[in-house]
Amino acid sequence: MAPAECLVENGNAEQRAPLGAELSCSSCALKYICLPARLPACEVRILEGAVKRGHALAAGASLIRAGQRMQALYVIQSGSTKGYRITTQGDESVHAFYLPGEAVGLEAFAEGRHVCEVVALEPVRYCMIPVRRLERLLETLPGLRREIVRLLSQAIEDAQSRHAGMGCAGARERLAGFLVDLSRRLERRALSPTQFRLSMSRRDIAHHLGLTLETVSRVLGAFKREGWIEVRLRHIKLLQPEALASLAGVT
Amino acid sequence: MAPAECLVENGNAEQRAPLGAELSCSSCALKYICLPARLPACEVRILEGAVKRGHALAAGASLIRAGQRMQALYVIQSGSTKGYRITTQGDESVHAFYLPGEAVGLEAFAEGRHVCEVVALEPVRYCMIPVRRLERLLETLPGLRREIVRLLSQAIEDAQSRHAGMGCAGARERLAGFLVDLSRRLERRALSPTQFRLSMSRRDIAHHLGLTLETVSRVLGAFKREGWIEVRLRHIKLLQPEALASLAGVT
DNA sequence: CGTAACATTGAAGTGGCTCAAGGGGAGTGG
DNA sequence: CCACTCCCCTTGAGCCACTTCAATGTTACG
Repeated sequence: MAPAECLVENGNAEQRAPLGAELSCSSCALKYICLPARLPACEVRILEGAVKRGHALAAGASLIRAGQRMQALYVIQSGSTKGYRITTQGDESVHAFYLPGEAVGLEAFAEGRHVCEVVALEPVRYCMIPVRRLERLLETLPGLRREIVRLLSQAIEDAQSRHAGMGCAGARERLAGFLVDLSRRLERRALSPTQFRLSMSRRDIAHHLGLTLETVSRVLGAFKREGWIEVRLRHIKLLQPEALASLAGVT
Repeated sequence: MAPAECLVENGNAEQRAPLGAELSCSSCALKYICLPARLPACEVRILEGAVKRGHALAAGASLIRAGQRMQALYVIQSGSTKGYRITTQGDESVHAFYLPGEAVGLEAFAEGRHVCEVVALEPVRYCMIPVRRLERLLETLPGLRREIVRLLSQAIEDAQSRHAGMGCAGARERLAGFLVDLSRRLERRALSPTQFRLSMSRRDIAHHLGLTLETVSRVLGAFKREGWIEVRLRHIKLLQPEALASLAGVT
């Protein structure tokens, strides 16, 4: 029999039966990272009733398609995704990689419609909160209100600092920044900040940083030769994170 | 006696007495563009009570400084500003130019503290809504709630599309995109979309697009030679907006 | 085992950067 | 009103980092 992920390989964000691992946000491994982390306990209990858990996506399947009406706010539970749009020249511009606990699709509130694509880079599980339901909850839950505003605002700030990084920095600086950022986000999730698997291809990284995949490959090779990292395909180990951080200009 | 603007030349966003031009949002020239545009009349009336109008800023003066606590949401009433941060290499990365009716400082909700600088590019008048007051209004006004979320979400989308533009496009494409974007935003404000004054320097444009000021100057020169625009210093006239739009990859 | 996607590496080309010099405008003070 | 100055803008020449093009190696997966 085919594994569960194959059922959704057609690229649609199909709804699946709950896997039974987490029955509530309170029992979820991400409770200190995810949306409920900054919410008062009473609001978490109410929010839980609106969350649809246990959806799954195979590697390469779409979570969000451009043009689609916004139906829900998605939160990655495991695995990772990339968000991108197709430029007029036909190549994709990757604006973000989403890790467990991160909200996806925040930019769709503006028009009620998604403008970018989001696809799974590996098998993904995710939760969703229907927008209608979310908007109704915002009426009564002040903590959730603050938290959503905080998330949105944070996304703006992140986008701005990425803009700053693309402005002047060279390929080495950009790649160092990318690795350090990824490392720190993994650390916050209690994963090793120095040794991890890159779920995205060199091409994805390149399109995220405004470079070509060859340059990404070369710079990674250079970092390796200099003893800053170990790389073998998707597996990476940061040997001198401080060197990378100082190159990226992060404290 | 010194003109009024000189009173605030020290760079602080000092509060000034209302100029008396607009006593309410309903009588403001920006009412169809600004925040109240999408608000029900009843909410506009309530919001008006919270808005502090008629503040002024001289060219070059700061509206927001990095590190400052977020005190209010600012909305430009006349003039224009630039928002930027100083990179670790010491040069500034300009993430946005703000026109009348646009909200400034949305990224500060995340930490309650501003992370970027905003300075006036020319004499500016602006309104402010104190955050405490705004948060209290969000409790009771569903329309305002939706509108703030919309603004935040829109800012994310804008930032993402700017990211896409910086990724692969060359200097000509970026500059064309910049001019077309500016033109359209001016048009929405009932100003000429084909003939306007650039309130920002070549250096500011360069830092916004991730180029050098020499390149900006050269590309503008090239557009002029090709008969696409007329430029003389800060004054610009778009002769073939369609050519620019198609180069920028905008419909 | 074969195929296709991914990754590495090399060599040549080029777009934008750097460095440098010169021309204006706008504002200031005499 | 003029002279002075500072900053902004323009233009040129050379260079470098990244891209482009191309070939080869590697891994995963049916």
